[in-house]
Amino acid sequence: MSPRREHRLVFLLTVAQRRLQRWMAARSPHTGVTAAQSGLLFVLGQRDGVLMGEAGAALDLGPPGISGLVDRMTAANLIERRADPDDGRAWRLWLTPAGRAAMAQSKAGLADVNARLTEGFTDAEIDVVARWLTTMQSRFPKGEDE
Amino acid sequence: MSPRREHRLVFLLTVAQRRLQRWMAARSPHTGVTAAQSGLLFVLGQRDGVLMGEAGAALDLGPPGISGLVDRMTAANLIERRADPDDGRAWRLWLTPAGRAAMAQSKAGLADVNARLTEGFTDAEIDVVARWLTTMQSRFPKGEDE
DNA sequence: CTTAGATAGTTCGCATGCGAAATAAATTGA
DNA sequence: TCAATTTATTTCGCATGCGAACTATCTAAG
Repeated sequence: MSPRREHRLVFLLTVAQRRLQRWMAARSPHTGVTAAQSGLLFVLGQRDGVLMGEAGAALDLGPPGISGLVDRMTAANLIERRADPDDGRAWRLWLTPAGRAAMAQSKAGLADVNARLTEGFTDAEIDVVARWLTTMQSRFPKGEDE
Repeated sequence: MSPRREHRLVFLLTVAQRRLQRWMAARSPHTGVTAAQSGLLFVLGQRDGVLMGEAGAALDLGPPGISGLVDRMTAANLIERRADPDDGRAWRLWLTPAGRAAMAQSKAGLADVNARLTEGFTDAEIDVVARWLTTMQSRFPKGEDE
């Protein structure tokens, strides 16, 4: 229970995420699809035509976060913004054919990442990790807090 | 062992890190010290006068990463760059008095974060998490790899 | 001694994503 | 109906950090 070890947890978490992100970006130099982008592709793969805000919520991104992500992916011709017919403020996001193809590739890439993420750990251990990561969302909430 | 769960690990890791970073930044609005900055403060607290490259290695940052971090922290008057007397290419980093104070505050902040990071988990569970995070560094290496 | 390489940092352009403020459209209330 | 508020998204300035290319210095080899 040395405090040293917990300090290290903060650091380890940061580094692990950075490594993963770099890795995923490096694995798709052709398509140029990054980790964040494949997240949105994934969301659209399951719910094509979601509102930007819904996509943001699914990815835990605030308005500026999605807005920028959508900008870049639109520029890359992976997705399309189409006005919501019922709400003049809102936009719905749709996969382009290229986006649909990129999504399929992304899924394949994720399979490899998945293997690396769990290799050498038992299901029970992975459950602990998943629980720890999940719990962090309530421990470090977005809004205000004591 | 549903693939769904592992997909979620990637996402959970990303979100957890983002939440933690946001949280730490929000907790020091006064000093403006961020998570990354407190990392460097910490390194200098233990080894004042390190080379930039050494600091980068300690924080798992590449040359551009430290260079920028040092720029911002120098501008914030937290650290100083001083030429290495023996090597005209190299710079050594030193805490300013303000930096030393900020480091002390950072440590206090980390105590709170530590508590939140481990609350509700046994030592054995935290060990699993730490091992998983550590292992990721070899699973997703920086350089080239198959 | 001089040149070829290695090494330490910097710079550039980029992706990511935040907080705060702005814009615009929808909704609610008097 | 029409102002006040809420909601969806954008924009701005910022911090973080990468890869690639550059600069400057140091080291090694002939």
